Amino acid sequence: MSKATGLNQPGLGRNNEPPLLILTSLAAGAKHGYALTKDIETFAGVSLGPGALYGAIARLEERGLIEPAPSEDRRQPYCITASGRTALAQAVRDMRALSDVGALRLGLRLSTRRTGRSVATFMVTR
Amino acid sequence: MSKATGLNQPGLGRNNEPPLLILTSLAAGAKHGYALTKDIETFAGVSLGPGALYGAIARLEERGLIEPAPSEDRRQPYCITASGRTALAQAVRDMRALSDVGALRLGLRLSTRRTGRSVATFMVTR
DNA sequence: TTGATTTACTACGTATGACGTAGTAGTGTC
DNA sequence: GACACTACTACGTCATACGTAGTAAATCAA
Repeated sequence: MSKATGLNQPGLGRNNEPPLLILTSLAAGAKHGYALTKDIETFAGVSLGPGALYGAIARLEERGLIEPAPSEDRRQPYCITASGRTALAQAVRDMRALSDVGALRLGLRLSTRRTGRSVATFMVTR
Repeated sequence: MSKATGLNQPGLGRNNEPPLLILTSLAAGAKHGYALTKDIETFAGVSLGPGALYGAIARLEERGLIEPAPSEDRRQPYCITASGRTALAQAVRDMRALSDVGALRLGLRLSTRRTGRSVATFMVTR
Protein backbone atom coordinates (compact mmCIF):
# COMPACT_ATOMS: atom_id res chain seq x y z
CA MET A 1 0.00 0.00 0.00
CA SER A 2 2.97 2.29 0.20
CA LYS A 3 2.59 5.21 -2.17
CA ALA A 4 5.16 5.56 -4.90
CA THR A 5 6.69 8.96 -4.36
CA GLY A 6 9.61 10.31 -6.31
CA LEU A 7 12.04 9.02 -3.75
CA ASN A 8 10.88 5.45 -3.73
CA GLN A 9 9.40 4.95 -7.14
CA PRO A 10 10.82 2.10 -9.15
CA GLY A 11 13.91 3.26 -10.97
CA LEU A 12 15.28 5.41 -8.24
CA GLY A 13 16.49 2.43 -6.30
CA ARG A 14 15.54 1.05 -2.98
CA ASN A 15 14.72 3.90 -0.72
CA ASN A 16 16.40 4.77 2.48
CA GLU A 17 13.33 6.60 3.55
CA PRO A 18 12.07 4.45 6.43
CA PRO A 19 14.82 5.46 8.87
CA LEU A 20 14.57 9.07 7.74
CA LEU A 21 10.81 9.13 8.13
CA ILE A 22 11.02 7.54 11.57
CA LEU A 23 13.57 10.07 12.78
CA THR A 24 11.45 12.89 11.39
CA SER A 25 8.39 11.56 13.14
CA LEU A 26 10.17 11.08 16.45
CA ALA A 27 11.61 14.59 16.22
CA ALA A 28 8.11 15.78 17.11
CA GLY A 29 7.90 13.56 20.20
CA ALA A 30 8.09 9.97 21.43
CA LYS A 31 5.84 7.44 19.69
CA HIS A 32 5.31 3.71 19.53
CA GLY A 33 5.41 1.76 16.30
CA TYR A 34 1.83 1.99 15.27
CA ALA A 35 1.62 5.72 16.02
CA LEU A 36 4.73 6.16 13.89
CA THR A 37 3.04 4.47 10.96
CA LYS A 38 0.04 6.75 11.25
CA ASP A 39 2.09 9.91 11.67
CA ILE A 40 4.29 9.06 8.70
CA GLU A 41 1.24 8.39 6.57
CA THR A 42 -0.05 11.82 7.49
CA PHE A 43 3.02 13.94 6.86
CA ALA A 44 4.64 11.97 4.05
CA GLY A 45 1.83 9.99 2.46
CA VAL A 46 3.86 6.81 2.78
CA SER A 47 2.60 3.77 4.63
CA LEU A 48 5.24 1.45 6.01
CA GLY A 49 4.39 -2.19 6.60
CA PRO A 50 5.52 -3.82 9.83
CA GLY A 51 8.49 -5.40 8.09
CA ALA A 52 9.90 -2.10 6.97
CA LEU A 53 8.93 -0.27 10.13
CA TYR A 54 10.21 -2.53 12.88
CA GLY A 55 13.28 -3.49 10.89
CA ALA A 56 14.25 0.14 10.59
CA ILE A 57 13.44 0.79 14.26
CA ALA A 58 15.75 -2.03 15.34
CA ARG A 59 18.61 -0.73 13.23
CA LEU A 60 18.13 2.84 14.41
CA GLU A 61 18.15 1.69 18.02
CA GLU A 62 21.28 -0.42 17.49
CA ARG A 63 23.05 2.68 16.25
CA GLY A 64 21.91 4.92 19.03
CA LEU A 65 19.83 7.24 16.89
CA ILE A 66 16.66 6.40 18.78
CA GLU A 67 16.05 4.76 22.17
CA PRO A 68 13.17 3.03 23.90
CA ALA A 69 11.15 5.21 26.24
CA PRO A 70 9.54 3.83 29.42
CA SER A 71 6.21 2.20 28.64
CA GLU A 72 3.22 1.53 30.86
CA ASP A 73 1.42 -0.93 28.62
CA ARG A 74 2.27 -3.46 25.93
CA ARG A 75 3.30 -0.76 23.52
CA GLN A 76 6.93 0.24 23.22
CA PRO A 77 7.46 3.94 22.57
CA TYR A 78 10.74 5.29 21.18
CA CYS A 79 12.32 8.69 21.28
CA ILE A 80 15.03 10.32 19.24
CA THR A 81 18.48 10.71 20.81
CA ALA A 82 20.88 13.62 20.55
CA SER A 83 22.86 11.90 17.83
CA GLY A 84 19.60 11.05 16.11
CA ARG A 85 18.81 14.75 15.99
CA THR A 86 22.26 15.51 14.65
CA ALA A 87 21.93 12.87 11.94
CA LEU A 88 18.48 14.09 10.98
CA ALA A 89 19.64 17.70 10.82
CA GLN A 90 22.46 16.69 8.51
CA ALA A 91 20.10 14.69 6.32
CA VAL A 92 17.71 17.65 6.17
CA ARG A 93 20.52 19.94 5.05
CA ASP A 94 21.68 17.43 2.43
CA MET A 95 18.19 16.88 1.05
CA ARG A 96 17.69 20.58 0.84
CA ALA A 97 20.98 21.09 -0.98
CA LEU A 98 20.35 18.23 -3.37
CA SER A 99 16.83 19.34 -4.15
CA ASP A 100 18.11 22.84 -4.81
CA VAL A 101 20.67 21.58 -7.31
CA GLY A 102 18.09 19.34 -8.95
CA ALA A 103 15.53 22.13 -9.23
CA LEU A 104 18.12 24.46 -10.67
CA ARG A 105 19.25 21.98 -13.29
CA LEU A 106 15.72 21.02 -14.23
CA GLY A 107 14.71 24.64 -14.46
CA LEU A 108 12.09 24.16 -11.78
CA ARG A 109 11.20 27.04 -9.55
CA LEU A 110 10.45 25.96 -6.01
CA SER A 111 8.49 28.55 -4.12
CA THR A 112 8.21 28.33 -0.40
CA ARG A 113 5.37 29.99 1.39
CA ARG A 114 5.89 30.72 5.05
CA THR A 115 3.44 31.26 7.86
CA GLY A 116 5.24 33.11 10.59
CA ARG A 117 8.48 31.25 11.17
CA SER A 118 7.40 27.92 9.82
CA VAL A 119 7.05 26.45 6.39
CA ALA A 120 3.38 25.88 5.80
CA THR A 121 3.28 24.65 2.25
CA PHE A 122 5.33 24.62 -0.89
CA MET A 123 4.71 24.55 -4.57
CA VAL A 124 6.61 23.80 -7.68
CA THR A 125 6.02 25.87 -10.74
CA ARG A 126 7.37 25.12 -14.12
CA MET B 1 36.31 7.29 -0.40
CA SER B 2 32.70 8.32 -0.57
CA LYS B 3 31.94 11.04 1.94
CA ALA B 4 29.47 10.24 4.67
CA THR B 5 26.74 12.82 4.32
CA GLY B 6 23.54 12.89 6.29
CA LEU B 7 21.80 10.86 3.64
CA ASN B 8 24.21 8.00 3.51
CA GLN B 9 25.79 7.92 6.90
CA PRO B 10 25.59 4.64 8.76
CA GLY B 11 22.30 4.45 10.58
CA LEU B 12 20.24 6.08 7.92
CA GLY B 13 20.30 3.01 5.78
CA ARG B 14 21.85 2.26 2.47
CA ASN B 15 21.38 5.24 0.31
CA ASN B 16 19.45 5.46 -2.87
CA GLU B 17 21.54 8.41 -3.80
CA PRO B 18 23.50 7.08 -6.77
CA PRO B 19 20.53 7.03 -9.18
CA LEU B 20 19.37 10.40 -7.89
CA LEU B 21 22.81 11.93 -8.25
CA ILE B 22 23.20 10.53 -11.76
CA LEU B 23 19.85 11.91 -12.88
CA THR B 24 20.71 15.27 -11.35
CA SER B 25 24.04 15.31 -13.13
CA LEU B 26 22.54 14.33 -16.48
CA ALA B 27 19.85 16.97 -16.11
CA ALA B 28 22.60 19.45 -16.93
CA GLY B 29 23.62 17.62 -20.11
CA ALA B 30 24.86 14.28 -21.50
CA LYS B 31 27.92 12.77 -19.85
CA HIS B 32 29.86 9.52 -19.86
CA GLY B 33 30.54 7.53 -16.71
CA TYR B 34 33.78 9.09 -15.65
CA ALA B 35 32.53 12.64 -16.25
CA LEU B 36 29.50 11.77 -14.10
CA THR B 37 31.75 10.75 -11.23
CA LYS B 38 33.63 14.03 -11.43
CA ASP B 39 30.51 16.17 -11.71
CA ILE B 40 28.85 14.41 -8.79
CA GLU B 41 31.95 14.89 -6.69
CA THR B 42 31.79 18.58 -7.44
CA PHE B 43 28.14 19.32 -6.76
CA ALA B 44 27.46 16.76 -4.03
CA GLY B 45 30.82 15.97 -2.50
CA VAL B 46 30.18 12.26 -2.96
CA SER B 47 32.49 10.03 -4.95
CA LEU B 48 30.96 6.93 -6.44
CA GLY B 49 33.16 3.93 -7.17
CA PRO B 50 32.71 2.12 -10.47
CA GLY B 51 30.58 -0.57 -8.81
CA ALA B 52 28.01 1.92 -7.55
CA LEU B 53 28.19 4.10 -10.64
CA TYR B 54 27.82 1.63 -13.49
CA GLY B 55 25.39 -0.53 -11.54
CA ALA B 56 23.10 2.44 -11.10
CA ILE B 57 23.56 3.50 -14.75
CA ALA B 58 22.50 0.04 -15.95
CA ARG B 59 19.38 0.06 -13.81
CA LEU B 60 18.44 3.57 -14.82
CA GLU B 61 18.80 2.65 -18.48
CA GLU B 62 16.75 -0.54 -18.03
CA ARG B 63 13.95 1.58 -16.64
CA GLY B 64 14.08 4.18 -19.35
CA LEU B 65 15.13 7.05 -17.12
CA ILE B 66 18.35 7.57 -19.03
CA GLU B 67 19.50 6.44 -22.47
CA PRO B 68 22.81 6.05 -24.28
CA ALA B 69 23.80 8.93 -26.51
CA PRO B 70 25.76 8.39 -29.73
CA SER B 71 29.47 8.16 -29.01
CA GLU B 72 32.48 8.82 -31.23
CA ASP B 73 35.10 7.13 -29.11
CA ARG B 74 35.33 4.34 -26.57
CA ARG B 75 33.38 6.35 -24.02
CA GLN B 76 29.64 5.85 -23.69
CA PRO B 77 27.73 9.03 -22.87
CA TYR B 78 24.21 8.96 -21.45
CA CYS B 79 21.44 11.49 -21.40
CA ILE B 80 18.31 11.84 -19.32
CA THR B 81 14.97 10.92 -20.90
CA ALA B 82 11.63 12.66 -20.51
CA SER B 83 10.50 10.19 -17.89
CA GLY B 84 13.85 10.61 -16.19
CA ARG B 85 13.15 14.32 -15.90
CA THR B 86 9.70 13.62 -14.54
CA ALA B 87 11.06 11.19 -11.96
CA LEU B 88 13.78 13.61 -10.92
CA ALA B 89 11.30 16.48 -10.62
CA GLN B 90 9.11 14.37 -8.37
CA ALA B 91 12.08 13.35 -6.25
CA VAL B 92 13.13 16.98 -5.96
CA ARG B 93 9.67 17.97 -4.75
CA ASP B 94 9.60 15.10 -2.26
CA MET B 95 13.02 15.88 -0.88
CA ARG B 96 12.05 19.48 -0.51
CA ALA B 97 8.84 18.59 1.31
CA LEU B 98 10.56 16.09 3.58
CA SER B 99 13.37 18.48 4.45
CA ASP B 100 10.83 21.17 5.25
CA VAL B 101 8.98 18.88 7.66
CA GLY B 102 12.26 17.77 9.22
CA ALA B 103 13.53 21.31 9.65
CA LEU B 104 10.25 22.37 11.16
CA ARG B 105 10.19 19.53 13.66
CA LEU B 106 13.82 19.98 14.59
CA GLY B 107 13.35 23.70 15.00
CA LEU B 108 15.93 24.39 12.32
CA ARG B 109 15.58 27.49 10.25
CA LEU B 110 16.62 26.94 6.65
CA SER B 111 17.32 30.18 4.91
CA THR B 112 17.51 30.23 1.16
CA ARG B 113 19.41 32.94 -0.59
CA ARG B 114 18.45 33.55 -4.17
CA THR B 115 20.35 35.12 -7.03
CA GLY B 116 17.89 36.24 -9.62
CA ARG B 117 15.64 33.26 -10.32
CA SER B 118 17.94 30.53 -9.12
CA VAL B 119 18.91 29.22 -5.77
CA ALA B 120 22.54 30.07 -5.27
CA THR B 121 23.29 28.85 -1.79
CA PHE B 122 21.58 27.97 1.42
CA MET B 123 22.35 27.99 5.09
CA VAL B 124 21.01 26.40 8.20
CA THR B 125 20.86 28.42 11.37
CA ARG B 126 20.01 27.07 14.74
C1' DT C 1 -20.81 -13.13 25.18
C1' DT C 2 -19.53 -13.59 20.96
C1' DG C 3 -17.68 -11.84 16.99
C1' DA C 4 -15.56 -8.17 14.43
C1' DT C 5 -12.36 -4.54 14.25
C1' DT C 6 -8.50 -1.99 15.55
C1' DT C 7 -4.19 -1.75 17.76
C1' DA C 8 0.49 -3.40 18.14
C1' DC C 9 3.57 -6.13 17.32
C1' DT C 10 7.06 -10.64 16.20
C1' DA C 11 9.13 -13.62 13.00
C1' DC C 12 10.70 -15.01 8.65
C1' DG C 13 12.08 -15.03 4.03
C1' DT C 14 13.31 -12.87 -0.36
C1' DA C 15 15.23 -9.82 -3.58
C1' DT C 16 17.45 -5.84 -4.79
C1' DG C 17 20.62 -2.57 -4.92
C1' DA C 18 24.95 -0.29 -2.94
C1' DC C 19 29.55 -0.77 -3.01
C1' DG C 20 34.30 -2.67 -2.79
C1' DT C 21 37.85 -4.73 -5.42
C1' DA C 22 40.27 -6.45 -9.23
C1' DG C 23 41.24 -6.47 -13.76
C1' DT C 24 41.61 -4.54 -18.60
C1' DA C 25 42.63 -1.42 -22.06
C1' DG C 26 43.16 2.95 -24.56
C1' DT C 27 45.49 7.61 -24.37
C1' DG C 28 48.67 11.11 -23.43
C1' DT C 29 53.39 12.62 -21.94
C1' DC C 30 58.04 12.87 -20.39
C1' DG D 1 58.65 2.56 -22.78
C1' DA D 2 57.22 3.55 -18.29
C1' DC D 3 53.91 5.84 -15.86
C1' DA D 4 49.73 8.25 -14.88
C1' DC D 5 45.18 9.10 -16.12
C1' DT D 6 40.92 7.89 -18.31
C1' DA D 7 37.08 4.73 -18.73
C1' DC D 8 35.31 1.07 -18.10
C1' DT D 9 33.77 -4.49 -17.20
C1' DA D 10 33.04 -8.20 -14.10
C1' DC D 11 32.20 -10.23 -9.83
C1' DG D 12 30.99 -10.98 -5.24
C1' DT D 13 29.12 -9.68 -0.75
C1' DC D 14 26.11 -7.77 2.46
C1' DA D 15 22.74 -4.64 4.27
C1' DT D 16 18.30 -3.32 4.00
C1' DA D 17 13.65 -2.74 2.33
C1' DC D 18 9.55 -4.95 2.33
C1' DG D 19 5.94 -8.51 1.86
C1' DT D 20 3.39 -11.89 4.39
C1' DA D 21 1.80 -14.59 8.08
C1' DG D 22 0.86 -15.10 12.59
C1' DT D 23 -0.19 -13.64 17.49
C1' DA D 24 -2.53 -11.30 20.92
C1' DA D 25 -4.59 -7.61 23.63
C1' DA D 26 -8.10 -3.99 23.79
C1' DT D 27 -12.43 -2.03 22.25
C1' DC D 28 -16.96 -2.02 20.74
C1' DA D 29 -21.41 -3.49 18.67
C1' DA D 30 -25.19 -6.88 18.29
